[in-house]
Amino acid sequence: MHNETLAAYFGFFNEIGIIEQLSRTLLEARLPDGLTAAHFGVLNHLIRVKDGQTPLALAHAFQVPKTTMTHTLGGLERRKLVTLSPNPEDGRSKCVWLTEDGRQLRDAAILALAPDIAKLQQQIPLESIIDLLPKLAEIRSYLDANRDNR
Amino acid sequence: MHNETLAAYFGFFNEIGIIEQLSRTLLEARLPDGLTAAHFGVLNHLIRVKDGQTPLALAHAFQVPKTTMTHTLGGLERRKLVTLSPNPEDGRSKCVWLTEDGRQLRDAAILALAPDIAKLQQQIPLESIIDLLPKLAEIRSYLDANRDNR
DNA sequence: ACTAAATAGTGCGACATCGTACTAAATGCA
DNA sequence: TGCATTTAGTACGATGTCGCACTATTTAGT
Repeated sequence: MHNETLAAYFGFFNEIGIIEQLSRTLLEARLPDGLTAAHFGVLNHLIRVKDGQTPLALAHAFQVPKTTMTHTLGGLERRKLVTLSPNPEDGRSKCVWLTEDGRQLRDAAILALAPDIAKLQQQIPLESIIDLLPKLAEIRSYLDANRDNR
Repeated sequence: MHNETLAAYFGFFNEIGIIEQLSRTLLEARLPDGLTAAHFGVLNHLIRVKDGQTPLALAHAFQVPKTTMTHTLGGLERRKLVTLSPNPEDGRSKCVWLTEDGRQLRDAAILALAPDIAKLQQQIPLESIIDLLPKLAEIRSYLDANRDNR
């Protein structure tokens, strides 16, 4: 294992970290209240995939510990952006449903971000993103498959 | 601005977020104590670039608020992994120096991670990483240049 | 030189993240 | 069926993140 090889992989994850940092900060600047990227992510996921999912399924989707998801859902519920109902198929479990407010807030956030994305697109064209996406997905998939369980 | 375009960019940042999450968790599992990725990142940076930098320079390097860097450096100093000295060129400022313990801890962490990287390399070859790096750097650079100041 | 503005760092408070330990429900197996 | 094990979710505590406000120092404009 050469030092330069190690350095390349470290450099890669370093770039990932900084991009995550910068994009999260930008997103949160466009969200109302004390809404965080985590809150937005859940709302967005419930719309893109489907709502009615369990908290644990959401924790897996975002690769966060379930205790973190409990906390995030608590914030969404307090703000009446989602509601939790008992899971009819499992008495230990729950289902997460979007409210009308939740859908509207997500749509508004996307609208608020559109100008930023449009500006970004002038510098980083869609094709570059399309090109990167499957490669990142592959890395994500590998890390996901090899993670210590949570 | 088409919906699919928006979705591609959102998907990109989503993958970034999950990779960041997974890689950070893996890194922290290889670190002793309550050392975090932030701590390791600073140690690594001080070695790769040079030590004696100011806290603000470090905050810029990692794109975190300076108040966050103060906190991270506090943890490193408590553990005697860095020392802070007054900046001879600016009475408001300080210089961050690695200790011998700090260097050793960083080297040990990299050693502990090498097997993980080697395994990753079997699935994601070095060439893929080399290919991705400049593209990510470009996106990072754009976001950096267009961020609201901190 | 003098004063206003900018800058480096920190204290503090609000909130997020996440590991541990717990409860209740479901599952498996003898 | 009965009991041990596994699983979904939560309470709690330790620590991390970060915005705001503050102090000390430097820089800039006159």
